[in-house]
Amino acid sequence: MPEPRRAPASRDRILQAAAVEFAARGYAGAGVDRIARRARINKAMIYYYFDGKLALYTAILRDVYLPVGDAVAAIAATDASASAKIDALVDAMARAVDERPHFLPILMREMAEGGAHLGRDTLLLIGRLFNLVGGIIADGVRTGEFAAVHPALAYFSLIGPLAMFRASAPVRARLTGLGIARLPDVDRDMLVGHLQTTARRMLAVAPEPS
Amino acid sequence: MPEPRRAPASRDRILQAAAVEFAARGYAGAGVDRIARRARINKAMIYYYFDGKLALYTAILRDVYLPVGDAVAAIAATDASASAKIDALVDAMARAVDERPHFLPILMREMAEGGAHLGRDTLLLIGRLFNLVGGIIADGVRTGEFAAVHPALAYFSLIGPLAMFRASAPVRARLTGLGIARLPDVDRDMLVGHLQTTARRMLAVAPEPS
DNA sequence: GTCTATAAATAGATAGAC
DNA sequence: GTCTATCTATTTATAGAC
Repeated sequence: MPEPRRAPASRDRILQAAAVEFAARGYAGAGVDRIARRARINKAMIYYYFDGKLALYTAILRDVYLPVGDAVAAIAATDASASAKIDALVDAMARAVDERPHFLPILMREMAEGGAHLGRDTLLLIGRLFNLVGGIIADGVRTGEFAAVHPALAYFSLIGPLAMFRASAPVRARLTGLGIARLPDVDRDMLVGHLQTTARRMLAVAPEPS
Repeated sequence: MPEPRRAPASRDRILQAAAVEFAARGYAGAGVDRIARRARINKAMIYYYFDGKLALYTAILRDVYLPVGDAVAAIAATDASASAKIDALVDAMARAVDERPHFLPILMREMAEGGAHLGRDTLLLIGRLFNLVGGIIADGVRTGEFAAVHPALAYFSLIGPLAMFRASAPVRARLTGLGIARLPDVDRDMLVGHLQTTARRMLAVAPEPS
C-alpha cells in the first residue's frame, strides 16, 4: 500500500479547535491565538498548515458542507416517493445539525454577514445542497404529490424551524433558568416528527390527514 | 411645555451607525472606531453617551425588541380568533424584520453565540415576545382551533422560515449571480401569504382547505 | 514539524484641552 | 458636547532557531 498518508494529528486538532472557536465567536471574533491554545499547539503551526485565518475557515466549511451534500444526494438518488424523500431529508438535516454542533452557529452567522467569507468553492457546495432539495420538490410537483410552492420558500420553510429551534437552545435554557418562560423539553423524535408533519402539510396539494 | 428634551442628533447617529456595524460584523467584529467614523462623530463621543461597547449594543437590542413586543401585545389583546391573530402576528413579524434591516442579523448572531451578550433586561424583552406568542397559541388550543403543538416548536416554526428566508437574501443573490442556482424573486405579499398558509396548516387540528 | 520571539496593525477605552 | 492625543492590550502574521 503506497501512501498510507496518516493525517497529522496537529492539523486535525487545529480544525476541530477552530470549528469550536468560529462557532462560539464568529469569524471576526475568533482569535488565532485562542484556536492555538485550544488545540494545544503553537500558533505558528496554524500558519504552517493553513494559508491564514480565512483559509482555515474555508476548510471547515468544506468539511461540513461536503458530507451533508453527499447525504442529501444519496436521498435524492433513491426511487422513493417525493414525500418519503422529504421525510428522509428532514431526518438527515437534523442528524447533520446534531452531529456537528459548530455547523449551525457558523451557518447562521455567515448568513447574517451576507456570506462575506464565502468563496466560490463554498458557494458551489451550498448551491449544490439547495439544488438537490429543489429537485426533490420539483419532482413532487411534477408527479402531483406537492403543490407548486416556490423552491426558496419551501427550502427555508424546511430548514428554518430546525435551524432556529436548535440554535435557540442556549437562549431558551437561559429563559427557563431565569423563570422568564416555561419551555418543556423536546426530544429528537418529537422535533423530527414535528418538522416532517409540518413539511408534509406545507407541501400538500390538498390537506391530508395528520 | 417643560422639558422639550430634544434628543441629541449625535446620540441617534451613534445608535444608527452602531446598528449597521453590529449587524454587518457582529459584536466582536464591530469596531468602535468604525462606528464613530460611520456616525461622523468622534470616537470619544460614544463613551460620552454610552458606558462602552456592550452598553451600546444593549441599547440597540432594547430599541428593537421593545416596539416589536408592543406590536405583538396589541395583536394578542384583540378579540379576534386565534388563527386571525396568527395571521396578524406573521404580518407584524415580517414588518418588524423589513423595517429594521439590522434586526435579523443581530438576532441570528446572538442566537449563534448562545445569547452571550444578552443581559437580564434583554432576556426579559425576548421572553415577553415568546410568552405573547405562546399565549395566542394556547388560546387557540383551548378553543379547539389549534392542535396541541409544543409552544417552542410552534414559535420557531413561525419565526424560522421568515428569519432564514430574509437573512439568506444576500447569499441567494450571490448564488443567482454566479449562475449556481436559479431563484425567482419573491415579493412581500407572496412571502407573507406563504408563511400564513404554512402556519395555519401547521396549527390545524384537522387539515383545512388551502 | 514544532518552537520562541517579535513585528506591525488595530482594538477598546480614557485624559484633558476647549 | 466635541475634539486630539495617547495608553494598553490584543490582533494577524512571520522570521528564524532547532
